Amino acid sequence: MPRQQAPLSLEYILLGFLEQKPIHGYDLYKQISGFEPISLVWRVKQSQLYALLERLEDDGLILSTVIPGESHPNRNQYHLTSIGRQTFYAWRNSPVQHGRDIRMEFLAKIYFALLAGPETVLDLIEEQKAVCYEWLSQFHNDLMNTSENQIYERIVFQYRASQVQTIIEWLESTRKEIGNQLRSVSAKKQNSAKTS
Amino acid sequence: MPRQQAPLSLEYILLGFLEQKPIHGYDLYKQISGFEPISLVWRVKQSQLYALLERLEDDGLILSTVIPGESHPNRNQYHLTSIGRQTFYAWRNSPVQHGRDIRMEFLAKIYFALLAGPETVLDLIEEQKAVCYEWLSQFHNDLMNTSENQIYERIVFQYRASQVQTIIEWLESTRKEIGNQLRSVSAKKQNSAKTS
DNA sequence: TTTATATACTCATTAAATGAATATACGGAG
DNA sequence: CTCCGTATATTCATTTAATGAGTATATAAA
Repeated sequence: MPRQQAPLSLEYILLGFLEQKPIHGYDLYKQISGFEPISLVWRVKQSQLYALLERLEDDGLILSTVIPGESHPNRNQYHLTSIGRQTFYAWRNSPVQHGRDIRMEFLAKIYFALLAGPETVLDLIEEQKAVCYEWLSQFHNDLMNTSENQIYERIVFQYRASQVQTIIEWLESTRKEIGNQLRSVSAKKQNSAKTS
Repeated sequence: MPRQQAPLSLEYILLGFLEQKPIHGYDLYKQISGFEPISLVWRVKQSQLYALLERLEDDGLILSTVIPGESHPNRNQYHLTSIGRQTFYAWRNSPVQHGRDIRMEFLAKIYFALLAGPETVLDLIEEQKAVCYEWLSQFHNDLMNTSENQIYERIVFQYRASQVQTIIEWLESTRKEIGNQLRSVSAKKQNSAKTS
């Protein structure tokens, strides 16, 4: 059998943009590869984007409507199905299960969680932190089961433990910053409510 | 044009094993996926391994000799060419240029550097640390050029800076441990030289 | 009028990854 | 002594993904 179908992950980013409003491939490409800061963590070629859209449609997560062009070529406008919407929310609200997926996939989740509001981000961060603590104790466990003379193994496990430890600290500091903003915004609201 | 040929990286691991002694695919697979701790950072399927060997041969880095089987099936024994050997040493002794390559590729380099001896590891670590400091100042720069209200950008850059910072600390602590071992070994040598 | 650029997508080609298949020898059970 | 599973050693067909280039129309500019 062939290269196994990777269990999606970055296609969800497309769902995330479609969740905001229906859009066609060309505009979606301009948005993603242009001004949107998601381009800090994910870059896609135009032809790849069209292929991904097709796959999402095959999976029933999005649907296309042809918009005939008068002053422009025909457009293939995509919008989420209700399954697509549920699938996206489930993805956005759940932590990643491997350290290697923090770099792109988790940062992408954060991107959309921020759009959804501070509470969504805070929930996501808490859940991810819990998973990270599991990783951390696993790596500490690995280290304990490694003898002094297994130099390479120790180096690898120390690397992993230190990276996860840092991710946890970063999550915590991000949580605090978001929390502070939340409080300062609500304080301002209170303030303007009083003075008005 | 097609998916571009990735500029090698983990194929070098195969070169590293061939550098130790000529070997055929089946034994190589058993070694890599079995007892060798390199399996902590890289796993390969048997069929993939054969494909990689073929590619390395096409690239002129290894050569195969058919060893006819009397008490076993025919073997395709591979050995390094002199270009292959040079290519491997150059790879092993040079740092990686992207943070995402620390996790597997740099750890693989460390594996072979350890086999070559403590001095090789120490050199590699120093070079990698220098590169990491460049990354770090780049990320700090990114952060400085990001305004307070670009929340997402700040989160991403803080993540990256913290990860690199931790890699530097891990490199430093690894360097110390290797250095200590070197000194304790040479101390023992001196000691046994005295007492003998 | 020609020419370049923006719009919007489609396609052919290639690389990589994988499970399964192939083929031979060997050791032990019945 | 034969049958059958396991170890040895490699090859193959299939699928998916990724990419540069190609197509086609409209609009703006020279």
